[in-house]
Amino acid sequence: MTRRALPNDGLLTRMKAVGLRLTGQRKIVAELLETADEHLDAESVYKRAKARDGTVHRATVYRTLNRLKKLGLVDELDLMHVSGERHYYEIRPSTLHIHLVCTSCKRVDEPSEAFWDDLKRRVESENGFRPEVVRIEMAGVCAACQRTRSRRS
Amino acid sequence: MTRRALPNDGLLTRMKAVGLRLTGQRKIVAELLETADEHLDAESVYKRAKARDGTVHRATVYRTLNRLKKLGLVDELDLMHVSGERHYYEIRPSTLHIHLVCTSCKRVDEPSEAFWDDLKRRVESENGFRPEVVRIEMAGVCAACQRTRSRRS
DNA sequence: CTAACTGCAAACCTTTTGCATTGAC
DNA sequence: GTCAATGCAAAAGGTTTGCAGTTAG
Repeated sequence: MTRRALPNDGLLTRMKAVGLRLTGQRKIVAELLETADEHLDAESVYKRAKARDGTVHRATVYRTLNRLKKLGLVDELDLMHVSGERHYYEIRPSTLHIHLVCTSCKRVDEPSEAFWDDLKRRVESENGFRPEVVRIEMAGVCAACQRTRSRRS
Repeated sequence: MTRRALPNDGLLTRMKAVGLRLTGQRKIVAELLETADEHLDAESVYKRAKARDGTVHRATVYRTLNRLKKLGLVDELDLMHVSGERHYYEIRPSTLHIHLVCTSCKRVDEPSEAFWDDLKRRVESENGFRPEVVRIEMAGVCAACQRTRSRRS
């Protein structure tokens, strides 16, 4: 469930840019999403936010996440339900999400986006489809777990 | 929301193969999934099943779908929540799901799997990741809607 | 015959909503 | 000052579960 940190250019700034009021609660949620060391579901965001400011209400967190999602600043992922039915929220770094979810250690890796160009060209020419948001999720076995397994056998 | 029909080699047979009891209710659910003209969420499966046999209970449908999901015979998709928060169930044709979801007409297209080979080779060599189940979802504008839009403007 | 499965109803968990109050701009 | 956002509590979904009765193998 751990994830690599992603470079990010100010969610708060973008929130302000689209006209959202920067309340204390929203600042907390935004910072949590920006600095998260793993993918967070709504409940986790709520718990962490509440730990910082006891008055933050669950409904506010849900409303904020929905707001951000509708504005396209954040995306909702399910990571193929590899570890439960929860939905996770992630700042939209671009319009592309690529996740490699290890079914063994539950680690989530986000590989380079290099191969995306090929794929895009292909979908556009072969299917006439113009992709806007793309999600690629693969469940499988990561390099580390493959080594562990072969060592064991 | 419409989808192309996919060739399929007997969900019931595979259910039997893994040792599931073929009850009347499960036969109905299996046939619904096999012949569905669109992606079905749990509630839709339930409603359709109930229409065929009034005694089918919602809990049974949920249990069956979960069972099939855990056995890997069926996959759960959210189609990027383009048309709601529902989760859809689809027979696993292989281990690969590619969906192009049109944000305009909500149509879901399933393109050829040709480009998957490149992607797979890449993830394996560059990330050392061995993919087992793959889901590629793209939200965007389909060819037809692009034409409609340009005609309008 | 027996373990697996079902129907039923209640519980559970997550998310949303109406309303009065608060606070950002 | 005004309108958006919040807290609260209640409702609304959607899904799961314990139990007693039924049925496929």
